[in-house]
Amino acid sequence: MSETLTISQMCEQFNVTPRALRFYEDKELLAPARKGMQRLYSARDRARLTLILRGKRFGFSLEDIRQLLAMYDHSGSNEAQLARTLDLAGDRLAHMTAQRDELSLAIADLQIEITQGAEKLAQLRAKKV
Amino acid sequence: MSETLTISQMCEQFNVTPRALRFYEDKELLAPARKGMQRLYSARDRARLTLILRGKRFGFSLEDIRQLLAMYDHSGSNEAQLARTLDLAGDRLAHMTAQRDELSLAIADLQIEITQGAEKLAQLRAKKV
DNA sequence: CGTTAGCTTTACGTTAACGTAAGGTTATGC
DNA sequence: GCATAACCTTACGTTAACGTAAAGCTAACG
Repeated sequence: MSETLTISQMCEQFNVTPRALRFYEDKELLAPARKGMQRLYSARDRARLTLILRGKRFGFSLEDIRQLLAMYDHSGSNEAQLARTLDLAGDRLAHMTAQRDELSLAIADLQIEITQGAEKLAQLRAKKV
Repeated sequence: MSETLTISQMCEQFNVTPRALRFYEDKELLAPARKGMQRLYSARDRARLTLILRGKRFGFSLEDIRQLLAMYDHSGSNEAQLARTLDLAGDRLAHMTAQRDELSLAIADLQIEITQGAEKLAQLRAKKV
């Protein structure tokens, strides 16, 4: 249940590089135990990494994620902290939504351009015959 | 009609910095005329900048845009070049669409998280009373 | 004639998230 | 007793698209 994993086992399970895990540690997102020099990742570390990777999928920066994790740590049932986390998440959601809308516009524009280009190409080819 | 603009006039019209314009020149996306040392931007330069900025909105890199512009230059009515341009544009469209889909997924996920967080917060506040 | 405005060039700095290389230690297998 | 695997640390390199500072030219104004 709470076996500890080596760094390469972690990499395999989460599909990340050792460099990334050490980097996250350097940035204080992870803090695995040590056995001598060797890093040992507990279930808690795995849970944190899951959150880290999820945050990345959401487009959070590592610094954002660090702050969120720190808040999690101190807000098991802390109302203010949870509220702050929700606040940040709301901001992020708004940002992502705006980004998607912009992207949708750009996609529509590009589709129009492509259509026009295709027409022009068809004309060129028609004249050729 | 074909007045030429100074760099600061360009900046005002297109809402970019002088540094950006010089950068684009350095990267061979623009090649304004000179009067002494001073850059003078023609209607053609303006047209190119319009294309550059549009490309950026589409998520093209400057190098991509440079290539596209170069093709435009040599493909007034060149079928092969136009076909190649359309090809690149198609790739880009696919990429952008995939990006938007991913973003949509992330947005949906984040909305769920926020909803759950809000519920938890509500519970905390209820217990407080 | 001095100074301000507007332009110029050169060149180092910035940001994020690692990649990659160099060089060193420890545990294991044969 | 040595080679190999797996781990470690330190530290410089990478990419894109400019930002920013330093230092100098030149035309016009008062």
